[in-house]
Amino acid sequence: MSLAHALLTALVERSCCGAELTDRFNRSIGYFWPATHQQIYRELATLKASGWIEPLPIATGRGRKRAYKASPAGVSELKRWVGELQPPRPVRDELMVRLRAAAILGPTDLTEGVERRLATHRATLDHYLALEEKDFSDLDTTRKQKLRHLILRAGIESEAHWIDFCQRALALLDE
Amino acid sequence: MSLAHALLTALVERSCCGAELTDRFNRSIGYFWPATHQQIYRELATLKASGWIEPLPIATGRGRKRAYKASPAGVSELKRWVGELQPPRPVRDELMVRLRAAAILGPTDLTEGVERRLATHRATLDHYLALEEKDFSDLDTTRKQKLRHLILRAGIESEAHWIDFCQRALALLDE
DNA sequence: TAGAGCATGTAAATGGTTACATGATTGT
DNA sequence: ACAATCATGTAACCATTTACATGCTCTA
Repeated sequence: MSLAHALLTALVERSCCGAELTDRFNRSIGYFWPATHQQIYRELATLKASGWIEPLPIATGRGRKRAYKASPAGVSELKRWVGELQPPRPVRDELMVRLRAAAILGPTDLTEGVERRLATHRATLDHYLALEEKDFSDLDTTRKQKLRHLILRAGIESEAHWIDFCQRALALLDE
Repeated sequence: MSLAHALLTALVERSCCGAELTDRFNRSIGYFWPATHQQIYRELATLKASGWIEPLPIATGRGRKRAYKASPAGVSELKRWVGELQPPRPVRDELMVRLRAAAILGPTDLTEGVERRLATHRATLDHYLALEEKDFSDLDTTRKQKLRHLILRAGIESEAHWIDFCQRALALLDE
């Protein structure tokens, strides 16, 4: 239930409505756990039914902003969940499946696909580096700041790794 | 439809029945696209309905081995699919969601979770390194061998990266 | 010939994706 | 008062996970 808890975290940070939440989400933790507005509205309804979030008394009805805040029960639940032990979810990477097929089949058209993927990794890396430049420095002071920087570093290093990998794959496919 | 094409690749490599396929799968490309036997049997039925695989004439009925081979149509389909351009599937990493919650909530119990994850990454890395030792050398000769080694290297480097990351996370959480 | 384990399956639940629908607000 | 856009949804679909069911084969 990562999506539920990611949303709960966002609402602990600051109360807001679904649309704003979607927006904030897709600019922060959404890099590691993306979600569309449909998923988010569905999850908000579930969270509310669980009593983990509460609507702020503003307005109701379709088309009207409905803001929510995390309830005390929601905060406890989030603390519990953070400490929960769970096996990591399995990796699933389509590029590896294609590369393996290319290994078995012999010469194929995979090059352009890898080039595209290389380009998206480069774009994502640039984006992350810009975020790092803007929000962090070498001397993060608070624990919160350090942890948030670490999360972004995970993204940066992972993108860098995939860029390197794609380049090696291209070299091999070109042979 | 990565699963379908991963299975198709395995059946191009060698014909076999569902159970053996499950086994082979989980020792090779399954590291990058895991699947249970339930998924595999369902997908075999779909692949057969599409005409991309054909049953070998041995036996039928529940409990009896049913071996399949890739059909010519299946091979063409696989070639087409390898060249297909598709956006990479989004990253989803629960650990990042937990770390972010830990950043927002303040001190929490996340340490043990990260330690466990570190341990599984170390175990996986050891396993991959053993596979590398057994199946590959620095001087892979064929294109097929080079590509298969590259795929394994992706796993090795990715695991090494996450080990490093978990260690840095632990250092931060311990402060 | 009974039991262990292999091989093939069914069913329900979960979660994510895609397409579409509708009410409210804002700017012209 | 109309169009554009914002905000909130509904519905159908697809893939994955988990739990369970059943037939077959081999060996003690």
